[in-house]
Amino acid sequence: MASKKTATMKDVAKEAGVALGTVSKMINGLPVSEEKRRKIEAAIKSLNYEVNTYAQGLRAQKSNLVALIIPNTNNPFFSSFTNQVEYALYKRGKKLLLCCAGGIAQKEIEYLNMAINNKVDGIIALTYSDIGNYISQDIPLVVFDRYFENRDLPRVASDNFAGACLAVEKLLEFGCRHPVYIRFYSFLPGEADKRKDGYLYACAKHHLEPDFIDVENSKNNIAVMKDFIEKHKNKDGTLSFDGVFAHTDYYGYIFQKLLRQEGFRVPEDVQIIGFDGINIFGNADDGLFISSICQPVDALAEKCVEILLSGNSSLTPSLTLLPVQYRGGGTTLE
Amino acid sequence: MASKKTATMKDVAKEAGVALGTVSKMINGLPVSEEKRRKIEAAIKSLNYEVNTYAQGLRAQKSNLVALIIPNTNNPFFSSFTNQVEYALYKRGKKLLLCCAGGIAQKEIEYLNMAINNKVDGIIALTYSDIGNYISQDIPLVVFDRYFENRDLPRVASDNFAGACLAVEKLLEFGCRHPVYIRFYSFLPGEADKRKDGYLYACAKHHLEPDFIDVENSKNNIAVMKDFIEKHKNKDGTLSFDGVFAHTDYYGYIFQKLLRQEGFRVPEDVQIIGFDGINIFGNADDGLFISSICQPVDALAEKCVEILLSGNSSLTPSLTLLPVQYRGGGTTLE
DNA sequence: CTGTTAGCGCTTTCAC
DNA sequence: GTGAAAGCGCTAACAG
Repeated sequence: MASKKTATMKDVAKEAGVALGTVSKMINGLPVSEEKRRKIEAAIKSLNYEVNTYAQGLRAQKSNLVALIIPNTNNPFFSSFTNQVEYALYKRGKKLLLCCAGGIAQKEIEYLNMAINNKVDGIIALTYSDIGNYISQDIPLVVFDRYFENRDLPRVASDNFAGACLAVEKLLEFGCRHPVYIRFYSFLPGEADKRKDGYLYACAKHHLEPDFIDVENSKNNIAVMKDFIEKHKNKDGTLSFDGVFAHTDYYGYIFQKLLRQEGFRVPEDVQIIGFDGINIFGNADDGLFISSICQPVDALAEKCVEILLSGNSSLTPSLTLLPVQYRGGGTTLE
Repeated sequence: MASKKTATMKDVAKEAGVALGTVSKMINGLPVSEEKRRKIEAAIKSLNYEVNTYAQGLRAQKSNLVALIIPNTNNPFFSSFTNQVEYALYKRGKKLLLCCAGGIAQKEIEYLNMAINNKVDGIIALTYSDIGNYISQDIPLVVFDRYFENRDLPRVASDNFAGACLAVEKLLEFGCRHPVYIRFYSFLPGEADKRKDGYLYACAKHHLEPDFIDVENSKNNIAVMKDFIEKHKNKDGTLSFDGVFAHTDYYGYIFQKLLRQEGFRVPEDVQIIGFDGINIFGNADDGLFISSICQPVDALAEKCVEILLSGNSSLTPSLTLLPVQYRGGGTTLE
């Protein structure tokens, strides 16, 4: 049962028979005699004391909060990343201020200012707008999966290029002869753009003719995909491609549905590899929705937090790429 | 560009040529002469001033933070709920402290204490442990989807009973003769338990023999489902049931996969309705993974926040049930 | 209406 | 090592 009134450090000091400052020191890991330490610990326990974040923050001009600015938590990749960030912070005694900016520039900047004014210890940003100009020098910030030209902020991302190559090579390994690539891009340059570069590179390396959908994300995505399928039908009704590397699991899943609607079999007629590694209903035990190049979400989150809180900015790498991994999910023959 | 050093209220007062207290009053919406208001506003703008949350929180013993204690954000229902809570708070100028407790009792209580000690304005809790005993009288708390015997905390949930009835009736409407129910329950009593009650009630009403899986959630769920299918095979290889009301979309989706693996067609041979209304990859435009009784996630979140912040506890309903809705998602014939 | 002032709970000098 | 004391920036109570 939580006590009626929260105990203050003063109460602890009185209970332990020491000075206020001594309690503060012990809590902050400064040297205190063994005897007083025991008394203070006992007092803390008996009073169920916890430091008041506001007083601490006011005094020290900092908090134990870290803001995560992200478009939303509906997208399963974002929500999984959020979950892992929360955990990485929890392990370090920090709390997560979740900011869903919906990809709206004005809201992203609003949250950014809010975070700065709330004296958060740091900000992890996965934004759609170029926030480079809006951050103040002295607040730690890590950018996930994006890059901005006008500012060199530390960035963390998956190795998208290598992942794309891996996708193509897996498709070839599983018997595909004509792997195509599909994506619907947004206007902002991000690390994920390198998935296309990787696809093109792998095609060149294996002497394949690249073929892809690469149009701007819109309400017409489905129509574009249907059209693509239609245009790739041979005279005998088969398809002129037999493998798909989808920019994300999402598009891979949608594309799979369209193919099946058209009577094609996945993976027998067409094999599909997506990117992200989205688990079925977020449940790691049940495998993936589709075969995928999986991003190491836990490692990515951990790395973001680690870099953010490391403090030593001179040792901070400007770009950290983490390795991805192929996992089968029923849309490939292996 | 954020300024180097944050201005304080004192700076604003000096700049505007008024007293500190006057600035405070204006900011807090208390009456101030039009003339000074203008001066203060100008000073605020020119100094790019924003109130310091910590000082404010320290003094007022409250913050603009609301804690959401939830098992995780991996589960798409939780992540969608989180997203909507964030939005509902944003609209009210509050910030979200996200606490993923993983369904671990000790962690839930830890977060609860943390939230209380951080003087959050309120707590929205979707917990697995009985937190009724651990909360102090004076902190607003709303329980989502759960109930605890020892304490009457305000609760918000979907109308699970009506939803279950609706599911059965939709299955009948679409031509099913033998709808079964499947769930894997956890140990804690929650509002969702009423889905089974609703199923049983609907069966009785329509003179159907109830038939279901209702075992504790475990690693053997798949085996249990496979076994259920096996036991319901007729001599001629058809199944003795033709409709499934799944306790959640998740189990409905898994069950569908198993049925298809066994060569049964969904929805032609067996129709499936889940519960929750999970959108494909969280994207509202692309429909559902399976046909479902959809929970009104936005209204649920909005209601939780509204009740939490309403303040007037004497007018707070002890239970608020929100209506659900059927939506087709390809696993039914309509 | 406005100015003055006493703390909120904590960290951090500074003497001892 | 330890204690005393000065604020961090703000709100609220009070006197004008």
